[in-house]
Amino acid sequence: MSTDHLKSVLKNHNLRVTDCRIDVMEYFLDEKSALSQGDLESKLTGYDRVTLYRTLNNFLESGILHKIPNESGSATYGLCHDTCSPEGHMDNHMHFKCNRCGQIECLDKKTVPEVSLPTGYQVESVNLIVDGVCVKCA
Amino acid sequence: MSTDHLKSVLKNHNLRVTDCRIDVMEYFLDEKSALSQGDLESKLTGYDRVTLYRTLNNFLESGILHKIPNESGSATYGLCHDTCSPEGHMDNHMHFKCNRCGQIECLDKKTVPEVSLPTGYQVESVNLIVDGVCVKCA
DNA sequence: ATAGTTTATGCAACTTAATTGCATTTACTG
DNA sequence: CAGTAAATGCAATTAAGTTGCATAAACTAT
Ligand SMILES: [Mn+2]
Ligand SMILES: [Mn+2]
Ligand SMILES: [Zn+2]
Ligand SMILES: [Zn+2]
Repeated sequence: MSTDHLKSVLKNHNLRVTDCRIDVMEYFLDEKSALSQGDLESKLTGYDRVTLYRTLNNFLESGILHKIPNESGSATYGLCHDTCSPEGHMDNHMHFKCNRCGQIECLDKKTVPEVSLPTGYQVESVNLIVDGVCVKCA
Repeated sequence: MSTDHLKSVLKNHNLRVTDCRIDVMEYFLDEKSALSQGDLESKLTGYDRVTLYRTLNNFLESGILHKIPNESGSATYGLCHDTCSPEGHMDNHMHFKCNRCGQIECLDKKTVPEVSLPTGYQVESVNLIVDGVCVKCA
């Protein structure tokens, strides 16, 4: 993934091109797993915590990242598909959390099943998280 | 739900009967929705927040409550079925989060579907959270 | 019922994540 | 290259989560 491509992704989402945003995007592309703010702070030590925090929020609002629900305290984020935008997220895939290594990954190939709810409930989005042991830790 | 019954629930889970634990259980039974530690602190003002914190943890380990994954910072908890124990949780139902009122509720009647993962993944548990608009807010 | 033992509670203190304001620097527009 | 809008760094604040320890309460066994 070239830097020029990353720049065009940012521009397509109406975000200015900055070093921090490029580095954060590259980090997400390099890693297979979802990342938390703490992960960014450990890896990208050249940036202030608040800058990383705001980068995550900007990416979230722009549709570059999606937030993954979990049971632990800190939020984790995964890369969105190209089809995501501020208007809504289109990537309805499952997520997997390994109970050994703790990593959370996007199962892009696994779409979440349709759900039907009792009368009166309006469904807007569905999140499905599988816990278990990942391939590497098995 | 009588207080005597609540006491027997505590004893069945090898927990001592205390005012705080009774009050917390009653609160969960009165509310239809899942609750966070902040909810307990607002409602049960007579107890220290550390005591409420430890009560939630004890109930979690004992199988009286289960933790519900979410995207916000603070954890939320729901009442377990009688079949849950420290050895494992047996209530594999969906959860619903209303984007209007923010409440999270257990859909006890809706069991999560079976999922099949790529080769090498070991599935231990599945969480399914539906976001949308609840009956009251529709 | 009571003494002895175990557990729960309250309080203080600490860690960490999340969040905001503001001055300064940087990126974009023309 | 100048002007404008946005991003960054730093300081400071809020809130959740967590632990240690002394005291109070719950249980157990006389
Ligand atoms: Mn994902
Ligand atoms: Mn539930
Ligand atoms: Zn693993
Ligand atoms: Zn609602």
